Amino acid sequence: MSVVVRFAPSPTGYLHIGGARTALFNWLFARHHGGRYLLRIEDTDRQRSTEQAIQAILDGLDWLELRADEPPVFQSARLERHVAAVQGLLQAGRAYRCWCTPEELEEMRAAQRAAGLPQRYDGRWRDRDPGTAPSGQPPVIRLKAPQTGETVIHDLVQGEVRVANAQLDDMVLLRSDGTPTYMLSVVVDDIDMGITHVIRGDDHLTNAFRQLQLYYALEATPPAFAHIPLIHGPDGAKLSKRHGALSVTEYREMGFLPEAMRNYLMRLGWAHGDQEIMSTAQAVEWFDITEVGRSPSRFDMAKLLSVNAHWMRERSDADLVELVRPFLSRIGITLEATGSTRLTAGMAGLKQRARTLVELAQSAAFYVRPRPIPVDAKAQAALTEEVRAALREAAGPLTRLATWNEESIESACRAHAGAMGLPFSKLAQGLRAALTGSLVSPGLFEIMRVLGRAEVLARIEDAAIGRNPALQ
RNA sequence: GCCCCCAUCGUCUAGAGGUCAGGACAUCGCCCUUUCAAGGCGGAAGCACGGGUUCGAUUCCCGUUGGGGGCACCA
Repeated sequence: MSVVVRFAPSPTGYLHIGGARTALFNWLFARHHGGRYLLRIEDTDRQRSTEQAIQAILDGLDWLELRADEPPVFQSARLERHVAAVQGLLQAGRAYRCWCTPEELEEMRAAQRAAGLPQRYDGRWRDRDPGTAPSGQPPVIRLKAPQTGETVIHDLVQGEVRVANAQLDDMVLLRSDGTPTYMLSVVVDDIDMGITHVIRGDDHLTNAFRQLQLYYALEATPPAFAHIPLIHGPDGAKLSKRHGALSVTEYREMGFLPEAMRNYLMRLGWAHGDQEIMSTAQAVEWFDITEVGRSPSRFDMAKLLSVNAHWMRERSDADLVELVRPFLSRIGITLEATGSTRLTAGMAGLKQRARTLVELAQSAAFYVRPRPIPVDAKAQAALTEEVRAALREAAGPLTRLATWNEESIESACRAHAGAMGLPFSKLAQGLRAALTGSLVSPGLFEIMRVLGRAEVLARIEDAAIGRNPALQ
């Protein structure tokens, strides 16, 4: 039997980290088994579902490169099918009409609460004569669920989980307004889509019991279930807005790479021995849903940053130049031909110093900014009169260099420091300040090679005569 | 309240009835060094608690505690 899985978000908000990992596990599972990975938008709650949310989810999946193998199924479009399934259950005697009003149900629950009993529908219309129904009031339709025995799930992650049927009540399948409930829709859709494995957050674990009963009532073969633990915030509480950015597209804006995001997410709850860094291809090869752990994990930004730093270094220099472009333009820098060339040449030194594309853009800016470049306070402070004097005198030896490479530049600079009676480190920091406007940068001689002699001499002169504007 | 799930360094995790309980991130120190990184080397840091089972449990069982999830005419 070939594997068919689905990711089924409800479009009531953006795609968050937890949903993204659920999608990733579904995707990995499908790829590993050579199966299909589908997307179903559970938009039956028209009140809360929005077009923007659908788009946000699609964008998020797109960015993470977890696109579905087929066009998405919209649950709202399948309403007739859902209603028909309920009618079938009614005719088969596996469902019944219930005329309880919301007030009546609330009363019942209040009484149960007061008596310390579990709050469940007591099945009062289960065997009652429909002839006694109040007129002019539309009923809901409930599943005639088994009242004895137990329902057992053989979950791929949670193992065997069982619950007494007495704990479960007769759930509503069709509301009094004639619309199907989530429980019903999910099951009917999963059956119709031929879903073989339902992989989702373990907040659905207790739902699975009721859904299983529905599969039996519909005489359908239930899928295998795999309920994966949720992701919590750093404080151990459920992930929420106060934990900061949650939408996956916000991580894109923070300069994370999709392969890094996938790598980080797949390691939450799943491990392949000691392997921390895994390419997506390796993960596809190794992924095994039954190896997923059962305990929840916390989201850790520091680890994400570290994983991202790794995958940035794996990217080619040319790739990174394109990736950083929008982040540069965000800080007001447009990348022209000269800038591109410099960035490509200097990327090797830049990329091992940045953990995100945002950081990369910040550290790359000096290569691209037009003269005179801004100089921050600390760099200003390094440009003492003594250092400036040495910078003024540096033009000569640098101009006389026959070849402009890191080796020749280095020996010229060291010789110059000696000639000026200045510790090399002081001259180096002065040059760094003059060339980058900062005291933190890639290697000095790499910078000089990349900038080229003319630009280097010009920037040195700017600094020597104090032409650079202060930064901020 | 009822039902279900979970529990190894701060975090993500590996692990097996007998291991010096391993790795990664973070953290601390040293090396490298023109700054910052990267890299290398090293340190500190963990089996929640109480009972069993067993020659021996962190590992298996039960309980406690703590966390999480679910108990709708939401999804």
